[in-house]
Amino acid sequence: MPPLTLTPRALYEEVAERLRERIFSSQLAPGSWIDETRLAEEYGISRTPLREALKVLATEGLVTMKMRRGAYVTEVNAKDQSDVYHLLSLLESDAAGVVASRASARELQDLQAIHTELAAAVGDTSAFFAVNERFHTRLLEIADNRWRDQLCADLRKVMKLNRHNSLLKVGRIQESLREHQAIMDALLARDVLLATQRMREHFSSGLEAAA
Amino acid sequence: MPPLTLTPRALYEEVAERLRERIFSSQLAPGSWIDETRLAEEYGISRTPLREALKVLATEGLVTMKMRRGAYVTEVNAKDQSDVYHLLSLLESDAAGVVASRASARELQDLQAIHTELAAAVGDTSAFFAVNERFHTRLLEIADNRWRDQLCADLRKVMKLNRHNSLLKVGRIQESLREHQAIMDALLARDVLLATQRMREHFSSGLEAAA
DNA sequence: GACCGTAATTATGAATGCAAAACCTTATTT
DNA sequence: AAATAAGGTTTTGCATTCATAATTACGGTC
Repeated sequence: MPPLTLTPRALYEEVAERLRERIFSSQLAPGSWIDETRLAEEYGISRTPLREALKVLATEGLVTMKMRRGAYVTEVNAKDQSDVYHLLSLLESDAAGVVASRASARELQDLQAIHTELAAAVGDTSAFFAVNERFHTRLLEIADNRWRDQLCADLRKVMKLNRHNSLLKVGRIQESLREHQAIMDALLARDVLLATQRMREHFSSGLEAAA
Repeated sequence: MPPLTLTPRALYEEVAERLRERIFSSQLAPGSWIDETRLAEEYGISRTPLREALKVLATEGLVTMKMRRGAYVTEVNAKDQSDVYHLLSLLESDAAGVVASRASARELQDLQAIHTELAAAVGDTSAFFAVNERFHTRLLEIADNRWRDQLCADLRKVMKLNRHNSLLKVGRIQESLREHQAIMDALLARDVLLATQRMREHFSSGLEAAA
């Protein structure tokens, strides 16, 4: 049996992730000061990895470091949300085009299988959400651009963690499934422009639903 | 004499900047291991701020952290290079479209002014490079999506990892200027699709030149 | 009671310390 | 000689400590 190297990730990354969640759920309010000592104590760690995490978030733009005054939560307003959504739409639509043009038959089958699962999960909201996410993730994988994968993952964190701006609304499941079907059709037809277009529409109707 | 403790920026930022320079100049070669202890000693600082700087560079993609094995200068192969370039093209082309549709007359004037500067700098290669970069930066600013700005800035840094794949080739200055002119025309005409299209062509011809 | 200067407190930024993982050297076995 | 196991060394990741800047509390003056 392999050693089962349970090294999920570096502590500072774990902490960064937790802080992101707090920021996007407004548990750490925009503009508010981040109390290093308090948080480190709460997480049961020292300030060192926490401060490393804060520097990461500062580079991502989620927090702002003020010299000798600590870290403040950057304001992520409605415009930020829609800006991020726009980028996600742009990147994933492009990925759909790439998949339409370059995916192997095997990979398209794979996507189709996930899509079938999705259709079967219409009744179970949380399952639908999960399979939906798998579909998008797999599509990105097939588009085979690790840099885009990283960008999309980061952008999705921004979107996903805000309760009120979920990428997929409960009331839109039927509609969302239809859109996925349309995307699958375009992919299977290997129609690059249509696949791109439909993915873009899929996103823009998601945004309307969120508004 | 006063202590003159001019603290322009945090130490970790200063260090990050110095490391970036070393990486871009290949003094720290792609794939090579970064010796924390040695560098900290060389800079006369402790490992703490150095490690913070490394986390920043890792977030930017210049450095890759390997769990329990330290930091390595990110290695970008030909595929990475073209993948990153593709994303940059996608994002900046979209930005051009946004500018065409939403920029104020004042902002377009501003871009036009930079473009005029660019035309005047045709003789001076390094000046041309600098103004060219200003043009792209200003365009992004006007497109007004700080998340995209951040992504593009990071992607550009990754491009710079490979010295021989500069975004702008010396031999392409004349051609590049013509392309910029075409972009400006589309922007001034407020033709969204044309501006997007031409920016994309501008990038793709840059890629061909690099091949 | 308001204002200002100073001491006490607190928080940040950075250095140092330390346990454990990874690495390297060397010796032993086959 | 190649493979491998053991022991020592180096390096990482994190905790702790320390100096100094910033903030607050306080007290005196008017």
